[in-house]
Amino acid sequence: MIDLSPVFVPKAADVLADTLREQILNGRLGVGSLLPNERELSERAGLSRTSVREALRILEVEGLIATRTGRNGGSEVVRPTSATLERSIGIFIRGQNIRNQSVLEVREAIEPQAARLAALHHQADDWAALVQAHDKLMNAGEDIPAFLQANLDWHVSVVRASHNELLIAFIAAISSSVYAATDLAGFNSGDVRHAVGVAHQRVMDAIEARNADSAARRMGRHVGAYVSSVASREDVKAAA
Amino acid sequence: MIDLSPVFVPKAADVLADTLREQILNGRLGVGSLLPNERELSERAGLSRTSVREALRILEVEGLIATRTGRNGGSEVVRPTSATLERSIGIFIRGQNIRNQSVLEVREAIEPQAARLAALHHQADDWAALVQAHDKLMNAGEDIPAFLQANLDWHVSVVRASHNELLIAFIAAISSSVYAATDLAGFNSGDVRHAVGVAHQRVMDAIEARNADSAARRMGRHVGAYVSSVASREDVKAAA
DNA sequence: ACCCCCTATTTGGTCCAACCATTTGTGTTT
DNA sequence: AAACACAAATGGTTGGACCAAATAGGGGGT
Repeated sequence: MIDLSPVFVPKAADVLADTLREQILNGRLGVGSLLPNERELSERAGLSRTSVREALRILEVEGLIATRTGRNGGSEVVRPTSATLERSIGIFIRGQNIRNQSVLEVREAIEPQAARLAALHHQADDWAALVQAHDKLMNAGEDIPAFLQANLDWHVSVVRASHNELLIAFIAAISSSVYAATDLAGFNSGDVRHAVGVAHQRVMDAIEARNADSAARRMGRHVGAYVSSVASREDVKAAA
Repeated sequence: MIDLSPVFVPKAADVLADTLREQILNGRLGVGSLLPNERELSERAGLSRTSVREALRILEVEGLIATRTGRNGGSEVVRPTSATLERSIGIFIRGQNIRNQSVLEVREAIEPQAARLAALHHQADDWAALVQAHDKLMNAGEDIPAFLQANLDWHVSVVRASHNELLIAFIAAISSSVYAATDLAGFNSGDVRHAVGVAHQRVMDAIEARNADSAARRMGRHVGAYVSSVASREDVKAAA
């Protein structure tokens, strides 16, 4: 008896997609270049146009190409955006029923490091965005949704200032989840909102002074405080 | 003149994919359920089978369904795996030419938090995996590739012990990048390898004692040391 | 010469109908 | 009872036709 592992039958579209993807990722097909049109690809690959289209659709979902109709249309190689990654992370979070607690734990990991890097790498425009978000938060008054939006913007601004694309994408992806799960009641108290403002100010001071360790520590305490306050309120709800 | 913003023309397959995706994610179509076969979907949606297949292919790429051929085949709703997320992150890293430095910065963010959570949440089997990876590392001797593999396994084991699926997926996704970019020469020295073993032991002690702060601090120092050693070697290379 | 509009052309989007490939149920033979 | 052969169900692939959108290029009006 010959040894035969189960035959792996790749689908035509997958093979073509793999080929094109590799050429895109290794730079053989640079960002901005146009793929041949579908009829030509079909001919060159020896596949039906249907299969070619399936391959292109795969690459489109992966965020590697963008397709336009019409004359001079076609499939253009694009740089994968964080939006694609965010979608993917969002699907993972929803599909795996990731607990909100876990998402917050990721924030606790990312944001202090982001603050550290922001202190080291922030530029003038990063700082301006940070100040603007901070002002909005301080001026939100009793408008809780505006306060929360400004809060979200501030945190995202800090991460942007880190100039680390991966951290930015991660935070962008999970912040929508965080926001959706935010319990507005936790911010009904003016004291709580004031404390947030003070904490932000302290982090910003450290970032402005380019004191990386201090920025990381202060952000760590700020996020940690938020997480434990959420946890304790969850406990109350669970007990009720 | 009436005001008409550019008409947005959704593609048929996208609409169907959106519909199905929403039903999957909100639990209306639970994991394990079988979608109607393509011909029936086609009939019920009022679309051609081609469009239906394109929609299914989208969901497949997103990791939401798995398709089998043959009698009793069809498209089954599956839980999105971290593998899908890893693919997506990998494409992002390669496509955006994310610098290795940035990836290491993410490690610096994730691993201390993972060590903290591991101290709090690890179970017997997590600990066993950790010990096993540690033993392999200590017994690697002069076999540098084996040492690096065991090192990778150890770090992944720590993150797994955190029981945070998002952290696990993130680390799994970036560790392949990290490994690919690891400069083997950095581990030629027996002293360096010995230091790694000692550092791991210290982290493990803290995890075993369920001392979260200590575990986080020790892991932070360990990863930080690695990152700065890589950075200094990069500097040497750049200067040469 | 310039501008505007129409039209032809190019390109992706959709549909249809048929057939192929794979898997599995089922009945028949041994 | 086991092995085999056939039938049925399902996704995979194809070719061809036509629709829809975008635009280049030409023709007429000013």
